[in-house]
Amino acid sequence: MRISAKGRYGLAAMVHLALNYSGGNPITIISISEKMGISKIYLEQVFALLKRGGLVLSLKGSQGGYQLAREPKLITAYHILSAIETSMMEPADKTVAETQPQLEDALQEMVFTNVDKAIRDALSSVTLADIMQNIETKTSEQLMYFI
Amino acid sequence: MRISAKGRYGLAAMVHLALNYSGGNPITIISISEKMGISKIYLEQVFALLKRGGLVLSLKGSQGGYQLAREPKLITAYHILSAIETSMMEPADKTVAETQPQLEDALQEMVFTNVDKAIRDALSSVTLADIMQNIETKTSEQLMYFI
DNA sequence: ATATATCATAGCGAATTAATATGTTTTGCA
DNA sequence: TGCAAAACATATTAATTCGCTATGATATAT
Repeated sequence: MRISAKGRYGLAAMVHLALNYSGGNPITIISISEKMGISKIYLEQVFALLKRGGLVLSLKGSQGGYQLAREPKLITAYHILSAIETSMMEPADKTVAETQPQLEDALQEMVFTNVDKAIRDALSSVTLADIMQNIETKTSEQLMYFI
Repeated sequence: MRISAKGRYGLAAMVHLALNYSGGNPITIISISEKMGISKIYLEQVFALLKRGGLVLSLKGSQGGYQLAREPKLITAYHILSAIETSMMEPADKTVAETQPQLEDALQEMVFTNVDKAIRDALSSVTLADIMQNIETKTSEQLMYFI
């Protein structure tokens, strides 16, 4: 699957929020954009999608920012990417050979819906909590290296 | 995963060749393009990719055409789509947050490589023989309906 | 009030994709 | 032997998507 820049930024940004989830106070877009080294204006668009998808809460105005809408273990990579990506799954109405509905249906059943399900399952099995844990493991390994 | 028009045409065209595999004689692009109701010129480009991928044999000149390079049960949807699609899998070098290599690595490990493997497995599990069988089942069911 | 933030929408340039166009070779066959 | 039918090759155009920028409006803590 081709994951767009928006999708990758969204995943990374959500991990940032997750790492601050226990803190309770909102995180600003600009702080995340600086940490990630990408444009603030572009990240705003990503967060608009995340909000529309119900994955983050926002507080406007001074001292405002974003936080996760629920705990990290209840947010999967599938939730995030399907809120952001326009065409993660194959549109069911795409036609291959209109004149041969049987061939059309066979490909739909055996290829397109199967691969979509595989993607959905793979992405649904990874939560923000899992990713956080992976990062924490790496970090502690890195500390060990210095000792 | 987004499957391109070329990819869908390629799958359908390969099924056509598979349905004629036992016949032994080559099938022309124009006959397939007419059956599928799409441009002959466009299909030619698809077949160029299929040939480059070693999936079909070609015979030039009058009475020429294409045939499968091996039996239908040895050709999978993965073979076909990876011969055609330019970016089916996520390029490993795409950067998310250069400044945070641990986050970068965690996403790569837990999301990108996982979903790529899921796609590869799903597509590899479907052969042209499987698709043919599905179509034949549909056809016989349709016949039953008329009796 | 004002600074700081989210929020909304429009626009643009580059890249990709879908499809045409125009030929050139190769080969069976009348 | 020449003609028709096919693959093969490459260039071009049109449409769409993508990555990103620009501009401004709205809300809110201090």
